[in-house]
Amino acid sequence: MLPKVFLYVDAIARAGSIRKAAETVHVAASALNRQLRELETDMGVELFERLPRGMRPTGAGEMLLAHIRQQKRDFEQLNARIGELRGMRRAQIRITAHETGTRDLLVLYQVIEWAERTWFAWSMPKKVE
Amino acid sequence: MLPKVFLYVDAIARAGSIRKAAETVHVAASALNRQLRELETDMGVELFERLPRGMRPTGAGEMLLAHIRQQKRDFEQLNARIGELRGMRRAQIRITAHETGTRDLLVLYQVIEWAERTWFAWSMPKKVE
DNA sequence: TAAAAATACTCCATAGGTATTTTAT
DNA sequence: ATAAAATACCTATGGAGTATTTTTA
Repeated sequence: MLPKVFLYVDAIARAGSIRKAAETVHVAASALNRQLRELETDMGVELFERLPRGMRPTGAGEMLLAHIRQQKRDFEQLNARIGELRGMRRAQIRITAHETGTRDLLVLYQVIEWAERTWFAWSMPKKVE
Repeated sequence: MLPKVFLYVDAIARAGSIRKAAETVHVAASALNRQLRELETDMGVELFERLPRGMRPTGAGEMLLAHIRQQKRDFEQLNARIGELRGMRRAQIRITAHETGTRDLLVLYQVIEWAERTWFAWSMPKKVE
């Protein structure tokens, strides 16, 4: 989930040129070039030196690259953590009663009994709102 | 430089509903809704609970929000650092000579003299490559 | 001078807008 | 019953492709 221009910047740095990076990301070199130039304009700084055989990151470029790679790692880690959380997701049921008479309690106990049979775990309901 | 869907997620969490968030980001509510649903599909997890009066982040949603806000701070910091770097940027000139005869040295000295008059600072040239 | 970058122009995909239906308490 | 989310359908903007020119050591 990085902005695509960040993926392009990373690819350009790795490949050493826009043309080679274009092959690795399967996007036309002119598109990579345009995206990069727009980013440089937005940030107000040159991110790569233009050499006759390719591109080399400037100081600012190196900083941005470090940022991009860190972000990528962070997002992967986030997804991993969310994956774990998904495993231990639990069902939630809600029982409301306008008057808490005996009949309501009876229904509640039946529901709990059923829930215990149906699922492995049962935890105390949390009042929502 | 966050993906726009991240801006939307943040806005929805802050506003408490898609409709209100739509006003703050000046984009139609249907667009925010679509972007969010696509993100949820991609990540394979619900990011918000749908309540009759709005949206409340789920556990995964909270995690993502923390990530988004951290990213935003990181990028701002990066820009600040690049801003500093821009202040102390210095010009680079390159002088090449095929034969280092007296004449070449003379030209070199003249260039240095001019450079010292023209700029505030002068530092020893660094051989590039 | 040779390679790669940059540009001009065109086309298409994806983001956004409007109107309507569905959902949830 | 009501407010908000979700969807269907249409429009527009921004990203991508091809061909060509410009740049740089």
